[in-house]
This record gives sequence, structure tokens and C-alpha cells, in this order.
Amino acid sequence: MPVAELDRLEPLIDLCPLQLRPLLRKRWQGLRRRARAAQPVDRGLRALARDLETATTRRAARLAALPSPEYALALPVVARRAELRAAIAAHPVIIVCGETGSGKTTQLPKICLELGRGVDGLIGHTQPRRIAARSLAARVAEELHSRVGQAVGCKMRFHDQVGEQTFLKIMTDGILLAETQGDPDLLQYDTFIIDEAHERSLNVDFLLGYLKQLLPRRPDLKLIITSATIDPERFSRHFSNAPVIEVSGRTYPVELRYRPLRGDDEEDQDRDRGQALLDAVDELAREGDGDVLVFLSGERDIREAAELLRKHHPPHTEVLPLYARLSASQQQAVFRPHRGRRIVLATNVAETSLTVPGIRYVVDTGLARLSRYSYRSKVQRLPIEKISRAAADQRAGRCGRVAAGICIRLYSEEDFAARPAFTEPEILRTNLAAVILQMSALGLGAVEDFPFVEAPDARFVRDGFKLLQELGAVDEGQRLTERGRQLARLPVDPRIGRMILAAREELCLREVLVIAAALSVQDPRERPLDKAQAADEKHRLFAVPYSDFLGYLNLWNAYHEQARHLSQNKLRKWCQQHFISYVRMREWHEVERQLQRLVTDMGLRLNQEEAEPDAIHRALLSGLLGNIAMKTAEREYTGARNLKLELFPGSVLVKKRPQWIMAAELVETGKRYARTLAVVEPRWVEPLAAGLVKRSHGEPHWEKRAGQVVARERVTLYGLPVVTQRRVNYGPIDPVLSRELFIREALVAGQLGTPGRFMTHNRALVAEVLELEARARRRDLLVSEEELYAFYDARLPAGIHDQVAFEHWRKQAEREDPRCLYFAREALLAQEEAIDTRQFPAQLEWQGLRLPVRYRFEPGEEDDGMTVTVPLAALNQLRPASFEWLVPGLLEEKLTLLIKSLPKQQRRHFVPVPEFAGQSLGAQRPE
DNA sequence: GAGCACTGC
Repeated sequence: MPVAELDRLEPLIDLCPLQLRPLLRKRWQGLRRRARAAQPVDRGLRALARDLETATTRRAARLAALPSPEYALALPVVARRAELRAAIAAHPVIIVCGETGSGKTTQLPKICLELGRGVDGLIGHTQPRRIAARSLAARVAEELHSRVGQAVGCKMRFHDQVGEQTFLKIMTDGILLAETQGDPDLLQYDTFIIDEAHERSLNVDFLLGYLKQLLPRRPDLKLIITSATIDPERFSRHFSNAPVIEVSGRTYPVELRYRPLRGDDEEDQDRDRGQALLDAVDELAREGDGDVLVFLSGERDIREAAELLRKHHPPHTEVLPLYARLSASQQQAVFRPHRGRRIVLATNVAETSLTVPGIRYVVDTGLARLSRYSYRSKVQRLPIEKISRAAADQRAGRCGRVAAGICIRLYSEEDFAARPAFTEPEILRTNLAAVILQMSALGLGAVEDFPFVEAPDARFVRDGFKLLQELGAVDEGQRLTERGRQLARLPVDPRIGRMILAAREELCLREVLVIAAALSVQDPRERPLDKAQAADEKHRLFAVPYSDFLGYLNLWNAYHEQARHLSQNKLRKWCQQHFISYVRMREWHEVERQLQRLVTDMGLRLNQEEAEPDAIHRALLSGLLGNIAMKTAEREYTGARNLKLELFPGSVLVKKRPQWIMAAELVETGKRYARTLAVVEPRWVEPLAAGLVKRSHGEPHWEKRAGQVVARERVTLYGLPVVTQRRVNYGPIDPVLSRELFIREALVAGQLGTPGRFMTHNRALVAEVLELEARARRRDLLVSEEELYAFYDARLPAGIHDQVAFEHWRKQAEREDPRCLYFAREALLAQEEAIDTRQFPAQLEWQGLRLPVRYRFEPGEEDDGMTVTVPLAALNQLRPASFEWLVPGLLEEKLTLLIKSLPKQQRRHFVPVPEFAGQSLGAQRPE
């Protein structure tokens, strides 16, 4: 009976929503096991039957509520509906490519609904940008006679409108990527549409790798990749030759005109650039009315071009700049209706993110700033580069949307032909730390085995791991650490996440969350070209002289102080007056709240007391260890790995130029800049950078007062000296060398303050031999230092290199042999032959006087030789000549020298000289 | 003395 019931229930599982199936199947299998073991299953069976009933009803209700889409037949995708339907039904993956106006973005989800997709799970449709996702959701909802939040859902950061009745979920690709953390098999979905894949953003490339790994586990899944006609074969190859369906666009022809710059070298061309733009605009003016879109590389070019055009053109031509950092209202200007001619000067925003309406003509400089990460210098670069052929065509296409257009390229056709076909995908030009961190947290296995559409260079992967290691997110074996796991949960850059985690220990979480959020959003400060000074003046109200970071905190506090008592309208006005973007302040606020929620979920506690600035900066520094720099010249700073930097001119520190700084980011544009800065104390670095700093030691030497071998320690981080000249006990660092120094300096040289009798004994013995040497004017009587060293070396055990350990050992050793450290006199004498001390008497007897004699062997010194001390009273009784006889031991040498100094004529009578000198010694000293 | 464009647990 139970077995029959189990058999009846099994097929019902596949009629439940996807998400519920794994759990229901598990329960069913459990019951079958029990049934086979003849255990009671009745209650379990009843419960399962009930749950299956509810679940299948839910799916049936979804199926019944599935919208039946209507189509506006004019779109190319709609015309090929049947073919697309068949392809989706027949293949797990298809690639649909077509230009703008093909309808692929808006109509493909509807075709999926027609196929009954979206019933078992959702149809997930990803967009690279939030604005695009939002407007697409509104548009599709409208076409389905529904509202966003019902049949069509929409999800992005801070915005979730997905309901029970949702079939189609439109979201940013970042959201889908984030969802893999909680739902690795993405069971919410039965279909994916990955839109704008040709842009090859980091998110898309990562997603396509993830989905490739997922497909074998989800055979029911359908995947549609849509792309402009840019390298669709690559996607096809990535998904085992999935079919590519090309759909025509609905655009007008664009005439291409090449107007290369004059001049042979770059300098000439730079001069010509402005003139070429004016010429192109004039040429287009002769073609007839219509707005012009000019593509330039950046804000500076736009400013220069705007000035040129304003001087050049009749008043009824309107010149509008357009770039992402422009305030929202200034951006909106391009959407305002207008009379006369309009020339929009734009960066790449107009290539993908923003569609400027009503453009008839395009002027393309062929240049753009492209972000390129240098794994060598660890700096993000923004060089101006020639854009690819695909990007140039994309730009040209911007004037064929409403009517036939003309695109003037300010370069030659040969130049165009010589360019790379496609823009390098982001994954090949970016710092990979964040991607690697996500992959590790998701347990996706080795990075080099991951099925990327295009695998990143191994050097970039290594560099990414290195940064994660610096942050303590992975260990030396590149395994994710507990801290790495926490970092992966924070939707911010790993460096910024590290600051947040460090803020817990520094008791400044509240403040650091605000700063971390600020660093994650666009700078809310606005600086319009024409009111730059006024804006700077207002922004100075929030500045903190030693830290751009605390400046953010100040702005935050000021804004929230206002927000507490002002209406939203008045708050907007306050923002406007202070050149602050209200929209970006809101975004900042949202990010801060989200981070606060996440860290409190992780068990971190906010500080109640206001934090100390130093504590805040130490927490920030924990994430920015690779971004410290030291002033090395008037305007030059040296960062990690000897990187030369300048301070970014917008920083509060640019005039102050402190000795040490940390930077939120290093970017190379015209020069290499450190941007968003604070003064740091180099001594903060070492405790935060354990395991990263390198130590070197110089001048190790015995210090009598410390009773230790002491050295000067130098601590460097990436080559920057964060500690210099620190006195440290060198013993534990290099015990072998320290013992050697201890023996040489403390024992042999006698620099040890010891109560041990051996030292007095040995010292006296050495003094005695040295005295003998001085008398005999030779240096070879005392055994060499090496032999004295060998004496101690043979007795002192290994590991003893300071006073405390020595005394401890000595006491024990002397208990067995009290004289174990005593030199023997014979052992100190290197020469067997004894010196006859009578030859070098300690005093001279003279006319009843006993005059003490000192000896010194130090040629060149005033008292070299022998010195006789005479009492003052006896001085006049002595004749200087008597002293020329010296003492017997010195006389022979003196005689030899005297003979040698004779003129040759006489000298020859005394050959051989030493013999004569020796024979003369018998003569008597005159009294 | 001045930077392309996006995304998020």
C-alpha cells in the first residue's frame, strides 16, 4: 500500500515549482527507504501528499495565469518568432544577435513566456545597468498590460519589485551574480536571458562561466545570450557551438566619412585636433539641419572643445557637454526639446549607457579613456587609446536611429582598418581580487580551471591572490580564510571591506561604515566647469585639513544634521547650494544602511562613543596598506615597490605635503596620482601588516648596559621604511651570530660587567702579556683574538648570547670547575721563547734615583718607545745624553738605525750592520 | 593643479 502511494506521488514532484523540487524529492526518497525497511511511513506520506498537492496547485495556478503576449509586428525579432521559438525549444543555449531596433531585448522575454517558460521558475533577464533594467521592466510590463511587481518583476540594489505572480524578473547582472551565493543552482529560474553580452563586462563574463558550470546540473534550464553583432561566435564556442541566430536591426544607413588629422607626428595632430572638429561640424552644417554627437575621450577634451565651438559658432547653436560625472540636471539637458542646432560633446556614456535622442550626425575622434590595471605597478591606469572597430561602429550607429545619418571619423580609413576588431574584455584589463574572492566563497574550484569565455592572464590571477593575501582573505595556500568569507559577504571592494572588518577592533565601525560607503559610491560633490571656484569654496566647509576621509564624514554629519529638520525640498535646496548631488547623497545613505545591516548580521557591534581620528585612520589603513607613500622630493612621493606618485590636486593634503600618506586609490591618468588621502603615522603600519613587512638588521654589537647583543632594526613594507633605527635585542633574531659577538665583545674584549673572578684574572693576564709586547716592541706575543675566541667558544654552550643566560650557565659550570674560564699564562703566549725582562727593566737606577719606565709600542705617537718619569727636583741633575742609551733591549735597534743613517763612505766599514750593532752593545753606559 | 563607464551579498 505505501509503495503504491509512493509510486503515485513521484511524478507529481516534477509538477511543482522548481525551487521546491529538491526538498520534496528528498522527502520522497526518505519515505521510500523507510517503506522498504518496513518502517511506518503513514504520517510522512500524508504530509508529503498534502504538500505536493499545494505545490502542484501553485504551479498550475501559475500556468493558468501565464500572460499571453501580443506583438507589435513591425519588429524584426517578432517576424522571426517561430524560428526563435523552435530554437529555444530545441537547444539549451542559443545566441541571438542583432543591432539596436531589432526588438531582441523587449520581445525575447515574451517569446519565452509563449513557450511556457517562467512557470516552473522565473525567466531571469539581466541588464548591465540599473537605469536600463528599470526602464525595460516598465516597458515590458506595459506591453503585457501589467505593472512592474506583478507579471514583470524588477530587482536591483535597493529596489526589489518581484512578487508571487512574477514570471519575468528583470535585474542587473550584478544581482544575479549576488544571488549565486544563496542559491548556487539558481533554482528560482527556469530561463535566463543575458542581455548586452557583447559589452563583455566583468559581470557578464563571470556569469557566462558560472552558467556553463551550472548547465550540466540543470538540464531543464534555457539560456539565451543576446549580443550586438560583435563576435557572437565566441559565445557559441563557449557553449559547445550553440546556434547563433542573427536578427536584422531596424536602423537607417550611416554614411562614413574619413577626415584624418593633418600633420605627420602626434604633436602636429594634437594641434590640428581642434581645427578638425570645427571643420567636421562645419561640413555637417552644410548637409542640413540636425543635431551632432561628438565623441571625445574625457572631461578635459570636452571642456576645450566646448570653448572652441562656442567661439566659432553662431548663437543659435547650443553646445552641451555630457559625461557621467555631470550633475543629473546637466545631463538631463540633452533630453530637453530645443530649437536650432545642438552639438552634444560626450564621452563613452553616449556609446552605451545613454541614448541621446534625435542625433543625425556623429563626429568620432576615435579615442577613449580605457581602464587598464597594471599588475606590475598595482595601479589602475586610464590611458587614452584608439577605440576598436566594433566601438567605432557602435558610435557611428548612434546617428542612424531616426533617419539616415552621417558619421565623420577624424582618422583615416587605413587607421580604422588597422585597429583591433573588438575592445578587450574587462576581465583581461582589471584587478581580479574581487572576482577571485567571489569564486573562492562560492567554492568554484581553481581559478585556472574555471570556464571563462576568455581566461585572464595567469599574472593577473596571481596578482589578485596577492592582494587577497595582503588583506588576509586567503592564506599562503590561497585558501579562503574566515576573514575572506566575511569579506565576500560585503558588497564592496575587498580593500574597503577590510577597512570595515578592521573597524571592529579599533572601535570605530560607525564612522568607517560611512567612509566605506562614501568610497563605494560616486563622489557626491559636484564641480560644474563654470562654477568650479564657488563649488570648491562650499566644499571647503566640510574639509578636514589632514584627511579627505574625515572630510567625507564631516559632509555626512552636516547633511544628516540638515536632514533632521528640513523638508525633502529644502534639503535638496541645501544640497544645491553646497554643490552636493542629492541623488548621490541618497545612494551613499542607502549603501551605508545596507552595510550597517550586513555587519550587524555578522555580529559586529557599532561603537556608541565617538571614535578617535587615529583609530579611524588605522582601520582605513588596514585596507590600504599597499597604498601608503612617503615624501621623497618636493612634489614626489614614493609608494609601494618604489612607485613614484603625486598627490591628486583635489585633495586637502596637496599643499600640506606631509611626510607619510595613505590613499584610497592610485590612478594613472596624465601622471600617477594618489587620490583621497590622509596623513598617516608610519608606526601604525607594522602592527597592521604582520606577515607583510620585511625586517633587516644592521650594526649588531654588544651593549654592556643592556647586557645584550643589540642591533638597529629596519622594517619595510613593500620597500617603504616604516621603522628605522630601532634598537632590538638581536639574540633571538640571530642566535649564532649573537653568540659570536658575545664572545668577541663581551668576553674576549672584556666588555662584560660580570662578578665572575675569571674576568679579572683573564684581564690581568692579558694586560701582562700586552705590557710585555710593549716593552719588546713586538706584536706577536699575545695569542691572536681568534685563539682567545676559540677558548670561550669551546666552553660556552650554543644558544648563550646575553648576560643573563651567561651568568646562569657560569654559576653551574663553576660549581664543577671554579677555574673553568681561567686562561693559562702559557696559553696566552704565542711565542715559546720567553722575553728577558731584564732587557726591559721596569725602572732605571741612576745616581741613587729609581726612575719608573713605561713602554709603549705605537710608532708615530709621541710616547712611542719608553718613557721615563723624572721627579721635578731631580731634573737638573740629569744629562739628556744619558737617556740616549735607553734600555738594553732597545739599544740594538737604535744602533742599527744610527749606522744605517751614516754617509755611505763611513757606513761601508760597519757591514754587516746588525753584527756590528750587536757587538757594540757591550759598551758601558756613562754615569 | 585635475579621471572612461558600470555593478553588488
